[in-house]
Amino acid sequence: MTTRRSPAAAKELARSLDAELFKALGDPTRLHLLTCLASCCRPCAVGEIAACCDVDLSVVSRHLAQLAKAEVLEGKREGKSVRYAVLYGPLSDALRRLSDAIADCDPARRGRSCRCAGLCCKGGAAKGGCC
Amino acid sequence: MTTRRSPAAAKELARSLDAELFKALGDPTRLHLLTCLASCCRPCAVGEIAACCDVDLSVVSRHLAQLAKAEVLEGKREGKSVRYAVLYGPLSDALRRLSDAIADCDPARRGRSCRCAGLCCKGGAAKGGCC
DNA sequence: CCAATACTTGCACGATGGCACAAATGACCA
DNA sequence: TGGTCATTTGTGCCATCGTGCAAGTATTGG
Repeated sequence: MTTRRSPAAAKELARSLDAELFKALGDPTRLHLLTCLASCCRPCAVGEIAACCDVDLSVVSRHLAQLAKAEVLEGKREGKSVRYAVLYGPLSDALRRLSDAIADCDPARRGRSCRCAGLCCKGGAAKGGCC
Repeated sequence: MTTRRSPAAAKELARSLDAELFKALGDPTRLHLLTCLASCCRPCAVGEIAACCDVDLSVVSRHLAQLAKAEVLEGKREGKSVRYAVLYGPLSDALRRLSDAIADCDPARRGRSCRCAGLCCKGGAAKGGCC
């Protein structure tokens, strides 16, 4: 069915946009921890990861927990230590889906599904029309 | 040159990780504004966009400016009004690059460039070795 | 020039976030 | 069972953020 309303693309975009994920990635220290861990080819203990930045170990622990909660990392206890690993696959896939969802919303790319060129937009973004 | 150290993938990842972008996307209200605008097939004025959420117009104005600063949106004055549009291409591309960079860091996928399996990692993530 | 419309900026306030330090917990070993 | 190592959790401090309201600025039309 070829409707003029906002297509599935917009809904898929809304689904893909996870504020918690972005919030987790929105801190320089956390990004640094993530790159540290990603440049490593194995899961690392909290203490090891903490050694790559200046903040307190307790802070690193909290940052890692937050990244794990956002499903960027995965933590697993191994004896006395807890090893964190990057969830490469899920993270990469989530971002890929988001990238695709944004591209799919681009009128320039999905011209066939929306040619309104603003003509169908009578009430602005709020009214729930195509626009 | 086949080195055992952290390959270009990690550096590319660090380059792709932009805290400002994530910070801009890390707020539910801003995400809502973004999806509102994305479900529209044309640039929208601030007032129009503001109609799709409950916060004050001034707040929306600030949010849109922040998204524009993060290069998620682009604002252009047209007469009395300012129209904001999603920068679909750049945003999609940035996320795509990031997705790829993460996938490239995955030891499981780039097995050829890093088979250390932890054996080369003597000092943890901090020492700047492969790990 | 003045008024109206559309938006931005200044300001104050409460909420949240990042941080260090200290104390508590969990796991292992003698 | 104590003691030690590794990590988490409690607490307080300061900075930043999101918000509403009020005032300011930009653009257009009379």
